[in-house]
Amino acid sequence: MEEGTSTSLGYPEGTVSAWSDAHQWDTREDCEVRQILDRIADKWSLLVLALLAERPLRFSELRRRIDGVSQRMLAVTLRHLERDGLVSRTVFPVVPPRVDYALTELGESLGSTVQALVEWTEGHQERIIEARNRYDSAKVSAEA
Amino acid sequence: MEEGTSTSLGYPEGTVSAWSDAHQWDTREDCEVRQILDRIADKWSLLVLALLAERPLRFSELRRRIDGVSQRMLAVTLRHLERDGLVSRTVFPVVPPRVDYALTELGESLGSTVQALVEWTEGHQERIIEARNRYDSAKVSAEA
DNA sequence: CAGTATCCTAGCAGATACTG
DNA sequence: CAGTATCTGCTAGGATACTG
Repeated sequence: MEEGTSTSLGYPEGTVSAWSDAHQWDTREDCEVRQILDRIADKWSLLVLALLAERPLRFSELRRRIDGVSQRMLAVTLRHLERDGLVSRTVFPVVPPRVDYALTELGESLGSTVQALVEWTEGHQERIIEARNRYDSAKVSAEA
Repeated sequence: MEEGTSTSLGYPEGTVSAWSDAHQWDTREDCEVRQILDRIADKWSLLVLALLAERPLRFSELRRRIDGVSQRMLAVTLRHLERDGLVSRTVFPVVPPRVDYALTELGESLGSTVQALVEWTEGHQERIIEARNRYDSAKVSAEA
């Protein structure tokens, strides 16, 4: 996609070692990481993953739980997660139709991390809001 | 921002219990969560946080490490993280100017989770790519 | 070096309507 | 119920230029 801006070619090979030391995300391999990260951390994916980490849910349940998500975006998000092998889609041949979504094994291995992230956010929202207020009032008085 | 779409007023209060049972994100309080989540999980924040979790870095170092980020977006991202109280900004009155960014205490409490997320992505990218290929070729043969 | 200011556009995402 | 299709606006974010 965006290739390196400046020194995209000719890396000092060997910089790709896992998470060991100083990290660089400008190697080709890590471009994948950025792209995947963008996908699982997009507007709705985290929420969907966190919910499915609890238990399987059907489309309408997910929609009800994640208020504000449009039918389209939930469908799109689920299709992405399914494509990435994180979520499985099970269609029950009944009428009215019923479709269950659940985490795959791969998805489960992500589930706890995502839940941790969501839990962190829940547990620290107060402090973040405080920080914002501090920052904003500092800005205002600085500009005045 | 987007307020509840349908039933934004008149919640059955008491639905806000932490992470206990079945979760709902359509309560007012949890709207905050969504908003905060969107911010820390946006295109560049996760990467910045993960890098700063290792050690403090200056602007140009961050920019070099996160290839593909524009000067503008790195600045914007850092301003957001600073506003949220996750990152501290230290200006050294030297010439040429030098500015260090580091995680605050609050940021540190998030750091390990974010690193876990990034590590997970690094460790599972192969499997995701495989899953995508499977999905795509299944789609193609289904349409053919 | 470490930013801000401005301009501009690709594509994300909402609304709406239709289908198996 | 569980979607897909289409249209469209809005804004995130890239490119560029300028400053302390």
